[in-house]
Amino acid sequence: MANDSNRFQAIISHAKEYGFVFPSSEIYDGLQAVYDYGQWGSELKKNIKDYWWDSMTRMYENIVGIDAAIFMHPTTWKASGHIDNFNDPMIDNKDSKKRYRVDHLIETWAEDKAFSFKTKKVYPEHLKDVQGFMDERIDIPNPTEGNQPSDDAQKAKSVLEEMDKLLAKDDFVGLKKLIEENDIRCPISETCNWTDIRQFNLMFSTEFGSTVSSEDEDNKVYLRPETAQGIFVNFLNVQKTGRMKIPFGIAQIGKAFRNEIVARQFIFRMREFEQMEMQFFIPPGTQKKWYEFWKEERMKWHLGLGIPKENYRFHNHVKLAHYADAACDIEFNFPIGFKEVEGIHSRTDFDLKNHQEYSKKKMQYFDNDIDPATGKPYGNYIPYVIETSIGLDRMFLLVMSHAYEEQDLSTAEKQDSRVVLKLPNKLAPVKLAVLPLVKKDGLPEIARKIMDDCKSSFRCFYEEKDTIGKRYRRMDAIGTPFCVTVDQQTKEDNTVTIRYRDTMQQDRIPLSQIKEIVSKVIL
RNA sequence: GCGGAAGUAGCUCACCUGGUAGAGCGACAGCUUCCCAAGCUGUAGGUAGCGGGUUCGAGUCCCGUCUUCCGCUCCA
Repeated sequence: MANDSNRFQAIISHAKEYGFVFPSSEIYDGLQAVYDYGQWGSELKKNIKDYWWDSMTRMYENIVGIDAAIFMHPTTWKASGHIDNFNDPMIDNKDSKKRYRVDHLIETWAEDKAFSFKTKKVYPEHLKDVQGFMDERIDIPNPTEGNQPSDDAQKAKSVLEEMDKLLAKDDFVGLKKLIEENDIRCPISETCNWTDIRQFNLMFSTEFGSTVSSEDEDNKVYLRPETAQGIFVNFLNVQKTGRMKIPFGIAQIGKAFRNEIVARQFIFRMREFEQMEMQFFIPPGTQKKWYEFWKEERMKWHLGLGIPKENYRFHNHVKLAHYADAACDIEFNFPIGFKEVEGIHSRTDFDLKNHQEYSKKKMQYFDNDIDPATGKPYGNYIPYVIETSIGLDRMFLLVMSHAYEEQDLSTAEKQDSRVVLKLPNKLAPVKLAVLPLVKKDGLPEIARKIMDDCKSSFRCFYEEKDTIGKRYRRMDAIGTPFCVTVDQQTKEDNTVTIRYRDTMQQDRIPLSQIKEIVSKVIL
């Protein structure tokens, strides 16, 4: 474990030292949980994007891409459930250091009260289920003979009603008073020693001029917490203009923003991050089949990079998000342990249905295909959705983690070591380094010709400084798979030495084959 | 949020009991090198996270603050 932690630190240092990832605004002491990608990091990131984008939009003929705006109409987030589910006031117990959602704290307390009500056997016959009673907030019936609700149950009900009122007004002072007056204690510490109530907003918001709404307070717009909604609101646009037939998918790569309560662990959990999402629209009732299909397809994509299977695993969600009827993560064995890199969710028709409700626009698809069971067209329905959502930054970290290797190359005579990034060839920021063995005797000129020949096909890097060994090692450190070295012999027979990053082996090849050899492995 | 540790050149660190900063690597320039880092010469680069205090004098002591790391907690 300690070793893994060191390894993680080493990767972070390496990422900074070699221009992959810098802390944001570092000269001002940084900005917590925000990072910038440097000269090689941006290349690597772009290559990961391309690998994903091309595999989605080219390899599947029924998937198209979009690029939706980060700003969306505020109602989007009401429909998606983000406002109701992620804008909760929180309170901390000073003794146990536990943090609670205020509504959960009070509801749990109220449930306990109701339970005592039940155990006192004055539970009304028609209220079979206490949980249901609490959820529905059903009015307690007028007391009838032998069926007296307890004072506790009455109390629970009135506190909940009061809570709803206060929540609606965002009256945090009142809520805290309510907690204290009813002696609602922390289940862990059993004390009533609470901090003030604070609002934790998952979503970032910003001002949007004054034209969004005539309502005074409604010029607030959010920075999207997920890219998916940009796809959902464009579902009909794409379906109609692209003449898409279900099943089909819409892919998108873009930034999303979340206010994490604790945001650490390098680029694993950032406030501003990038998602690669694909929403796949399907007929209702077929979600199990497609969910399994996409689980398999996505794993294939990962394994296509040549990263061994044992580094991956599926983690099935037991507790599901408000929009899902099945969900799993693809987890990778990072140096900090197995962590989620991608989620595959069966989102049902939750999103489209809600957008239909809030927007009053039909989100239906007319399916002309014949249902073999009835011999008639399937007709109108709101499609179900399978989502695949991968964190680009996490994928970046995954690739770096897997590629990073410290090697001891010591021999009996000499101590030696190197740090090499064994990046998949197609993701490497630089594909080919062109190195004149010495910077005289016309060698640089030949090397420049190789550069001119290759640089339009893939990214090349020219360097004539320092000893050849040093230059090789520098290329290892940024994961360049090939180096070619021009020497005196090149002038005689037009061959160069090609040196492979992973094996450090060298071959003599004709100058004319360089482009072909490199091109072949980076596609 | 809590506890612990740390913040000195690009990086890793040194300056022990206070007297106005050093090394290695790296970078740059040149030399040497015909194939895997640490051969030679030269140059540049720090007012010691930031603010305040004690002192004749502080990187070195005290306080505050910010940031990072480790552990716990929390969130998902």
